[in-house]
Order: sequence, then C-alpha cells, then structure tokens
Amino acid sequence: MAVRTAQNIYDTLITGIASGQFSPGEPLAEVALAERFGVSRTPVREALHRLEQANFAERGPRRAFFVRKMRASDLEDLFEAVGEVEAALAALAARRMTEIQRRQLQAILEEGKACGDDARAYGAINARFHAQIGQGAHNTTLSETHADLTMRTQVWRSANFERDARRLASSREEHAALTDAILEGDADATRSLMRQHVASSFLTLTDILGV
Amino acid sequence: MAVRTAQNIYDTLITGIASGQFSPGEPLAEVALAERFGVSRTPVREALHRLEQANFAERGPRRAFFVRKMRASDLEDLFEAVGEVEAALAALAARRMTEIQRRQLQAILEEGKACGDDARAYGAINARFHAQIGQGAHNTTLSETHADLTMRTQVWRSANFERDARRLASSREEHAALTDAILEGDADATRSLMRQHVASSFLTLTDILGV
DNA sequence: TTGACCGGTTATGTATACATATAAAGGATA
DNA sequence: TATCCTTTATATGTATACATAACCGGTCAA
Repeated sequence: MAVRTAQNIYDTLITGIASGQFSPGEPLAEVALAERFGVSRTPVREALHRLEQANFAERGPRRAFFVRKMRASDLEDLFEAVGEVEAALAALAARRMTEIQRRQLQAILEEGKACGDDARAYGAINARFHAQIGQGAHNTTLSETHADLTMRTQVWRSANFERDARRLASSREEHAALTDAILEGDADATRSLMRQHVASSFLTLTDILGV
Repeated sequence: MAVRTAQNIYDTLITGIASGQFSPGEPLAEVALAERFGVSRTPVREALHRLEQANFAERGPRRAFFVRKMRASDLEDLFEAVGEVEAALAALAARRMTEIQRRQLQAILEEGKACGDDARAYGAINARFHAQIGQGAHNTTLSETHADLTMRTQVWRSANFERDARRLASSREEHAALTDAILEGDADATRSLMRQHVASSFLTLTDILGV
C-alpha cells in the first residue's frame, strides 16, 4: 500500500459503489475509511473528492460525504443521456467501422447467441458488444464520455445481476438488429435502434427496481 | 481566503487556463502555485488533481503537473464530440421546449441580429443561445455533459476572441435556421443543422489557429 | 566511446496536528 | 410552551513535516 494509495482507494470505492457494497446514502467518512484501509486521512480525502467530481458522492450535513442518492427521475435523465450518446456513437460506427471491426462485432454477436441462459456470461458479452461499437465510432472523447455515464448507471444495475430470460432474448434480438443496421452502414436506423435498445434496458431495470 | 480555498484555486486555475493566461504545456507546480496564492500545498494539490480529472492538466516527468497539450487531431475529436452531444440536445429541444422557452430563444436570436459587429457582445449572446437550447432539452445530465466538453474547447477559443465578420454573419444565419427547425419541432433537421453549425465553428477555429 | 550505476535534486505522496464550520442539542427567557 | 441563543460534538479544511519516486548528470569501468 506504499505508492498511489489514493488511486487504489478511489478504485476500491468506485468498485464498491458500482458493485453495491456501498449503498446509496451510506456515509463515507474520512476517518472511518482511513482506519478501514489502514492509511491516513489524506489519500482518503483525495479519493472522496474525486468521487464527488465523478458524481458518485455527494455532500450532506457538516459537509459529510455519502454515496450519491438518485431519485427515479434522475435515473431516467441519466439513461436518456446514455442512450443519446450511445446512439450517436453507434451512428458514427455505422459509417466508420473498419472491416475488421465489423467482423469482430459479428463474432461478438454470435457469442451472445451461443451462451445460452447464462446471464452472467451474457452480461460480459453484452459489455463487449457495446465497447466494440464505441471503438468503431473512432472518437475517443465521445466514447470516454459514454463510459463515464455508463459507469454511473452501473450503481443501479449491479443490484440486479440476473435478468429474466425474456429480457435476455429481446436483448439478443435488438443486438442482432443493431448489427445488421451497422453492417449496412445505415446510420439513422442504427441511431434509432440504439436509442430504443437503451430505453428497453431502462424499462427492464425500473421494472425490477419497482421504481 | 479562509474557507473553500481549494475551490477558489480550482476556479482561478480553470479560468486562467480557459482564458489563456496559462498556456498549454506550462508547468503547474504545487509549491509555486501555493506561494503565488499565499496558501499551503494542500488546497493547491486538491485543485490540481481536480484539474487532472477534468482533463485540463496532465502529468509529466517526476509526476509534475502541466497544462494539457492538445494535438490537432485531439481538437477535431473533441469538437466532433461536442457536436454530437449538442446535436442530440437540440433534437430533444425541438420536441420538448416549452412555449416560453421557444419565445425566449426567438428573443435571443433577435438580440444576436441586433448587436451589429460587436464580436464580444455577439459571443455572449451566442453562449446564451446555446444555453437556451441546452435548457430546452430538459435533460440535466446531457446538458452538464455538454457543458464539460464545451469548457474543454474554451482553452482553444479564448486566444481568438475576435471573429471575422464573415463568420459572424454565417453564424447568424445558422442560428436562424436552427431556430426555425426547433420552432417547427423538426428534430432530425435540428440535429443535422446543429452538427453542421458546430463543424463550421471548428473549421473557423482551425483556420485562425492555422492548424 | 559507451554503458551502467549511483547520488543529488526536485517534484509529488503521505501522515499528523491544528483550525474552522456547522448541525444538533440544551438551556434561558419571554 | 415556544423560540432564540449558546454550547458542543463531529465532520472536513488547512498547514506543515517528512517519505518516496524518478529524472539528471557525473563518474568509473569495460
């Protein structure tokens, strides 16, 4: 724990929040975390400030930090933003993906079809599918922006690792349609499909959360 | 300088970088800045880390901070991202702006027509025009994302406060066309126009910079 | 001549003590 | 009893000392 302690703590906290170990509203006190990690307040403090800037923590009474709470409306707002950015990425990808990237996308799609009902495996393949589209857009800034926004949604998805079989099937269909549109280079159709795809996963999530 | 020193320093540095007082590549040493502001290293350090996270500073040899340098390709990447996000915002605004917001947008457009050749005044009106569209989209996350990206471009625009009369005129025309499309509620046309508008200002900027 | 090694220099990284702000609780007073 | 002021507890904010990493330049040996 000698070097880059602050970075490690930041990563640990991000992971912890995204994986649901820290739930929204839970206090993030400097001293408590410092003891927990066996370091001084200084690196913890730095990590907390970075969390705040990355929209994972908020300040409360006495300026105390806590894991950011979200209302249902915030979640909708966030998912819409993700959808718009990812739709833009996908539209760019439809025009710009290299031949190799198109083949890779197809391969990932096939993997998704082949993994059966293993929700965990499908989740990983799903992430690669979206990452591949992000890469295909050939715009670093926009795909980093998308990654930031997506990570914020992760806080809410983590609690619901399992998806029901119906959503898994419809997700596959949507991925297939998206892949077709991208391979045809139809940017407008791609944009529209991606927006619908993200909206669908939002609806599934709210369904599960009962928001 | 009693409270929120770190915040003040952060704001000062952001402003300084965006306004060109600190040029890209210039070192940002903790001790030097601490002396300059008459505080200890601690708040300066916090400000620098925030700058790094916000993509305004980079690390160099000996982990030293300096103002982020950008290559021409990065600038193009950045402007494209801004264009895509703002196009998405504008498309949302075309569908969602309240009647009051539409009237306000028209009013701002008229102000822009009326300010003559005062480039500085037009710059302020231009900012309000775009902010109004951002508000009209009714998506906080997306408009915050846009604001972040736009601030990054500010570093490059600041050095070129004056625009030539031709760009000022064409900007007016593009704003007028955008306003028409938004008032008609034509989301697709709005998206396309906004993308072109941002691309135009990028070309003007590269022209001036001679990149 | 070149290569590696090894202090010196200089930057940030971390620990700790103290300062300060503020919400909450409690007592005095109308 | 309600309200306002004071006190107090507890969080972060800041200053400072010391630790640590890494580049740089010189020296020595092959």
